[in-house]
Amino acid sequence: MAVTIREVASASGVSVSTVSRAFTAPDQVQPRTRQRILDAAAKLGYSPNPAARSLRGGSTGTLGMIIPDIANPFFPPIVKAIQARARRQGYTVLVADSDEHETDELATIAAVSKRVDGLILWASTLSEARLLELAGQMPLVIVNRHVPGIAEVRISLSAGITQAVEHLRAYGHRRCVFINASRDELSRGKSIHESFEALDLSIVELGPYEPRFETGVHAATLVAAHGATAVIAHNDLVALGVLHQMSSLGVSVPGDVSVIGIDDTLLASVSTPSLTTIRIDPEEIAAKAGDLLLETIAGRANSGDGTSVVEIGSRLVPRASTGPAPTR
Amino acid sequence: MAVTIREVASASGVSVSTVSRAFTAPDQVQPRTRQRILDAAAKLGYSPNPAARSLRGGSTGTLGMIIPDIANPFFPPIVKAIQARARRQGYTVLVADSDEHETDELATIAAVSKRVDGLILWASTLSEARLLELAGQMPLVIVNRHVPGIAEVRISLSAGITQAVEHLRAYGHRRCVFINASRDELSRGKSIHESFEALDLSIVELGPYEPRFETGVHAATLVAAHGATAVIAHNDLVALGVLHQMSSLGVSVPGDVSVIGIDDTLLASVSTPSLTTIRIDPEEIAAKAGDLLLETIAGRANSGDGTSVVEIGSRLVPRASTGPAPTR
DNA sequence: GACACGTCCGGGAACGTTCGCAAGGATCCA
DNA sequence: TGGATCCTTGCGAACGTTCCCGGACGTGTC
Repeated sequence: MAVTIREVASASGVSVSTVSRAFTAPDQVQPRTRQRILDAAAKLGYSPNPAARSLRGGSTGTLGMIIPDIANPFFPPIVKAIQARARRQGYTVLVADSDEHETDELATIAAVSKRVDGLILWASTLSEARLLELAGQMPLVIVNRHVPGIAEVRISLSAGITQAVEHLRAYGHRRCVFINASRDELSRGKSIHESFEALDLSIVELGPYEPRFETGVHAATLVAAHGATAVIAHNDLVALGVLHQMSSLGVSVPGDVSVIGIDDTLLASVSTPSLTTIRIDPEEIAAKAGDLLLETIAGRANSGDGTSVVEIGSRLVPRASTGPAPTR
Repeated sequence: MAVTIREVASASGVSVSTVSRAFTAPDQVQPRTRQRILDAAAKLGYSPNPAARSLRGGSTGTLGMIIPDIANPFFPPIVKAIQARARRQGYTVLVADSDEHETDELATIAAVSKRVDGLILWASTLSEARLLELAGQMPLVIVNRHVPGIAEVRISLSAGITQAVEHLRAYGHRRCVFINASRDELSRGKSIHESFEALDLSIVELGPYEPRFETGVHAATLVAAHGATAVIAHNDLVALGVLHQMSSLGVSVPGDVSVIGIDDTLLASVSTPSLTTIRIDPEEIAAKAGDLLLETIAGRANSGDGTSVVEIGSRLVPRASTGPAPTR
């Protein structure tokens, strides 16, 4: 059905080897013959069969990426950036989401891993032992997990959080609520407490809850009771819940209460008021995670030690949801 | 490096054929031997090589999906639903976005098409001729395009729009603005005009603009000038732009102006006020497009005529951005 | 003019799997 | 008991490509 290398070979009067070379090692074939081959291939509509190629060559030309939830607006821009980047390098990207469910994740990895040359695994629920096993089988980059010996991309919120706390302090806020909605314990809370201590502000942590809009709605009702004038939410979605509830309660944002999100998703830029948030650049994640994976794949051929850790920074994006603390 | 079928064969004392059958046609091998094979496979950690499988068998076990923009919040839930559905059928899904750019789209299709058994193509910029050519080469389902002879999923907004218009009318609105922000001419405008005429309401169409937040911001300033008390926006994002600007202008929503979006993305449910919008169910799209593609793939084996068109409905989801028209 | 060397090309094995074909044994019915 | 049939299994070709190896030819050097 599909046109094969053999037909191109006979159409251009050369052997299959030469056609293969014309595509994979163009400098090893005489320009004239190469042109003839390329012409014939174009006319016949030939393009190499990736299955055959990867069977013979052992590499698939695809990168895998497993993320917790593709419907979470934080991830699509990252996926998009990684795809664009990978395509420029001749790779395609296979993304799958694990729903943060362990057995699902295992099944997903099994389905994906055989089809890719390497895998970016985001905040896996897998045990350290399993991750190490997996890393032994294929090039692996983990994001937001730390396992000695596995290449890692770490998202550091500390810079953004420091900026956020300074921002609030400059506006005269003295007491703050942090809405914790993450499952793991290390989490975003640690940097926050440190920053607050460093700047001698007072912080109340609520939660942990689920990272949902309703969490923000609920937590918003508790802010006044704690005498706080500012809120830092676990992410933009939760922050929007806060905004929503403040509006219902007739509390002005930022007049009475300032609100800060985390992630700088689309949500932050289109909310009313627009949301001050801590930005994590999706392009940077894509670049660093993608490059790291590519390096790991390449290094695999040589020796493959020297596990590397790269860090992604963050910064505050001030918008309209923060302002001077109310003078009482 | 990886464990092959041959090793499983020798480990369990049978031929490779039998191992192959134990996986692909379990009822053709005696239960006892099958169990022995499965045990050996599990112990060795064997799983079939998809590349070899698809080279020999001609099918890849993956479905392709090309969408305009994965960062558009409309798409991720659809992708998620299709992935979940496909996985249940033993398929993996390869998604790529085309950025609505024709040459990119062509390159993307070329990269994807060889790796999949079939393709769902969303609102392609390709010419009808090219689409037909593509459909001749592989199972194809197009969404929001109509080409005779190609299986098609059509999203119909008419039901939702009718409900929206009735909703506005019941609230006493008499004059409306429609913000057109689509590139193609057929677009969402047609159903809107029809519905308004049918209910004898008056409509002003603005645009066409780009489907962006700023479009809503800009268009919002024109609403009052047209004496309208309600706005229907091209999608939720544009509607949020309207909401944002109304708030800046001190115009109350829904007190002074009612706003309706389209798509029912995450944005609609988390905005303040929450957005009345016309919902298109991502699960339904996934189910119908997925099934249609699977049918097309299967039908391909038999005869493959009888091009089918399936329609996706829509419905109004009333939230807090619509209310009674102001009595002046 | 012989030899070494480099460039360009063809032959053929190999990648891991599926599947058509056929052989062997068991079962069944007459 | 003999033959027909079914179940179970093995053999080997084939899928389309890459890549090692070697051959042919041309160029340069002493």
